Amino acid sequence: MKEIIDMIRINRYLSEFGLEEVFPEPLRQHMILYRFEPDETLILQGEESQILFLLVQGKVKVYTTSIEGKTLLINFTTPLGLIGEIECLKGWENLNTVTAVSAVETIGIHKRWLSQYREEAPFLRFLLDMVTHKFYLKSISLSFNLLYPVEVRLASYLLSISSEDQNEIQASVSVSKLKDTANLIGTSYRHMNRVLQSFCSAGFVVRRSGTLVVKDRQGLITVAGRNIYESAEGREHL
Amino acid sequence: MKEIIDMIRINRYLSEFGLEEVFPEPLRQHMILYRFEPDETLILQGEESQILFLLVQGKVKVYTTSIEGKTLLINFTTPLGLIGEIECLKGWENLNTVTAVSAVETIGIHKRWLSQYREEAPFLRFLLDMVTHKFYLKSISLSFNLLYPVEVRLASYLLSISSEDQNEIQASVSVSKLKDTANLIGTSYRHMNRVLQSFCSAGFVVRRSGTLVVKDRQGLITVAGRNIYESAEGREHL
DNA sequence: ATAGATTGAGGACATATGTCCTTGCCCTAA
DNA sequence: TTAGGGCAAGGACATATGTCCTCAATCTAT
Repeated sequence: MKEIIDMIRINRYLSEFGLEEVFPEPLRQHMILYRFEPDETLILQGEESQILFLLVQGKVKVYTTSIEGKTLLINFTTPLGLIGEIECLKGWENLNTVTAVSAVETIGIHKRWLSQYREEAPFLRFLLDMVTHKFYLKSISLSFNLLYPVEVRLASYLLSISSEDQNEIQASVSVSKLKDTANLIGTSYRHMNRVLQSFCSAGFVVRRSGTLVVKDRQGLITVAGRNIYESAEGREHL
Repeated sequence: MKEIIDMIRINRYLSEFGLEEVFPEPLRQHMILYRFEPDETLILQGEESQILFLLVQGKVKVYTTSIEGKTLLINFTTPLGLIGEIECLKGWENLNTVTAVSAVETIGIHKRWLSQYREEAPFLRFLLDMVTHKFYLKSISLSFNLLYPVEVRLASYLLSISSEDQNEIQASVSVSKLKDTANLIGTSYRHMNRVLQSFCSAGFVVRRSGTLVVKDRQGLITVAGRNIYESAEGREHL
């Protein structure tokens, strides 16, 4: 990564993409042009980005890696693209790694200069907040569904809906809601039943008269690995 | 769906969720409280929504249905949640259907009242635009990956990267990029090869010296059904 | 040119998941 | 009480997909 101090180039890029009106003068003062060579990393999964990148030249590859080392290619982004904005706006850790495929140039804006917008246009700000939040959750959902088998997704889901009820009253799910569960984790009811059966044999859950009761959270955690649904939000109880 | 004209209730909801500051007075004038009974539809897949809903009471179910009739439950949303904002802001057709699970109350804002924000805070507006766009594409990607087998996804992908080259120069993909392709559609290279082999036998594509050439777009269309990647954007050529 | 190294295609097998159907249970209506 | 009707659970089988391995082609260094 190389920083390039060249306001002229930045302004040229901005006009190339018709963004002159988008960035007010005070914000432009803080823009920095970055150059990345092929294979260089712009954003690293698991870290917290400080800089929001506007891709103006070249092509980057966005992918995520599971704990087990499996990778999932999310997409290729080309100009005009925004990179790392979701995590940056939220201050949450990066879900994906982004590396340059070709030589790449981006305009970077440090997140500290974004915060001033917290006050301005509260309604737009609210929309942006909600949408980035949903985006983050959907990203997790996408990778999770594609990278893990039903067994893991189901264990993880059961954990997420039983977490609130502590040791005392173990969480239970009624049958009609089990059908929704199957649908939510993207599998057939039949197959979910099969997996549920194995959970029963293992003593993780008990099935009785149309209800499912979680008995052994620890056991489920073993199956789910550390891939718990990050947040119950957007994944509400059925 | 029942419209309730009750500014007091609306204001009470807004204060319940700490949104007094978020909605300026002129916008509040246009807010309408809606009530939905269980199983009523708030948003219908394929249509174009005119109203953005703020879920303030009850629970809704968000799901998508494929052309073949398979459904995929996206999530359950509870207050405070935003519904239909992505499509509404973009003016694009709804990707999902939203129905009430319990009795539901929402605050609705017609999209025409949002347009005035086009001028205000251009930078925030730009961010919101980019993020909603990415969200829309990711939603498609999620449903598509979960609802269709590799055969369909691959056919669809090959179509999306060969569409520009018309009859003349048929699109071709080099091998290194084929590996990325497998990764992008979320399968193993081995399995993609298997499917590719069947495409070869069918005469849809030809493989020679490490490249793949699309020969019969129409044939691929048959396999892909009408499930073409909506837009090449965000799904750039490998 | 030749040996070793690298890489892509594909075979063989295991596993994950879907579809269809059967069985038995519970509920309701006469 | 009894005959259906509906529905949940699970068996049997088919299909989709993943993993591991082998073989051959290509490349590279000497």
